[in-house]
Amino acid sequence: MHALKLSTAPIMKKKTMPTTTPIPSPPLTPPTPQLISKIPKSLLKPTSTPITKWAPLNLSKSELSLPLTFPTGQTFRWKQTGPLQYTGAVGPHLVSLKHLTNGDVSYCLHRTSSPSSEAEALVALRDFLNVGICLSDVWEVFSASDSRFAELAGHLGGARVLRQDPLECLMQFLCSSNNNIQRITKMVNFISSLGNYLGTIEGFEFHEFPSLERLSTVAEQELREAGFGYRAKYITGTVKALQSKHGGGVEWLLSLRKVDLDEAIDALLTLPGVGPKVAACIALFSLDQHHAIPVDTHVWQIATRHLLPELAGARLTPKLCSRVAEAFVNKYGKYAGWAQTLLFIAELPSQKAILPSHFSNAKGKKSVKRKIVETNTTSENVINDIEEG
DNA sequence: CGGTAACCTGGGAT
DNA sequence: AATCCCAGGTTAC
Repeated sequence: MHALKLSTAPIMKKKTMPTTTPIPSPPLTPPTPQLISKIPKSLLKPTSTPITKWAPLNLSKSELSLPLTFPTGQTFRWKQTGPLQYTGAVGPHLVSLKHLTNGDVSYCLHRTSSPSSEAEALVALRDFLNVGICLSDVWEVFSASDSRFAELAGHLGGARVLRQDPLECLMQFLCSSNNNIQRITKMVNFISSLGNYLGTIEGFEFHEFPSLERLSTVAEQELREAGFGYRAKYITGTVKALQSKHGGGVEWLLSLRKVDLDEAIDALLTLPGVGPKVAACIALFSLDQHHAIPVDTHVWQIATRHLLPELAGARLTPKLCSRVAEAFVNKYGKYAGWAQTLLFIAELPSQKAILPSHFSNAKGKKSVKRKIVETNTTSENVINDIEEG
């Protein structure tokens, strides 16, 4: 127990190497004829230099922090392709984003075919980045009513909520249930590989997200063989359910951007594999439902520590789940989901390592599972109250 | 209706 | 080495 393991602090994910196996190992087919095979690679100039035409996006780091937005669980399709650089697909467009030294974000469109498509790619990109919503405005409201949020915001500026394609978002979060990041990424990569190939950056292959029709050609068995486990039937079942919608499944999903949150959630819950948590993720990350609150174990921890302390020690049941969501909305208002996003990020091990220690709030993982036992003679009453409530 | 037990898989802890 | 546990849950009793 006291064997000094000073590994206490930050790094929890070792290696991280094999997460996606970037290059699917070029099988046979040497790309270059034997003639030039003797020439040292260093002398081979690529005939077409990779497009590196970067342009500003007019977004500062406080409005969009790439490291706090892309690798923090909203999407599993964007890859880190440089120190402060991430690459992914926006519709049919392959895009890289990076921070300049002053923090501003610049973008690069790969493989742009025509100037007109370049213009529409930029429109699509700005839409995807949700630039219509000013993060600092939204956070100002949160900070006014929550000093702890204000301090976290000072350290984690630019943690933005994306506006993803609903189908893409839905499929990703179907993969996420009771699963870990590494395997979710692997599964999402598999689905993505069914879409049109867009290019390879830093060893990562990128594809347009497959259409509903393309998805419908994949059998449950194939997905199981690809390691989806029981989520394989969620995918095929949801695809089938979407295809049965009059007017098209994609349109049906998009229509949920115009209805109330409750209606959107209820609609999503009819899809196999979509429960309250996944529905909230889809609603928040792709359907403009800014006060959707995905309640997972992390958010539950946050809520019981800072929002609903009277529930500490209780188990996360569906009813308490909606109570947590309610509490978030009561405290943070119509953009509560955006607040939840920052608070969630602050719980990630990678961020806790960076934040001042007083945010870690003692209690490592040891005592988490113990219900309030000792010290307090009335703790049992508290529990009873909760269960009756 | 609320509480519980399976459900696929792989990596890390015991 | 064998087993248990857990990972941003959902479904079926």
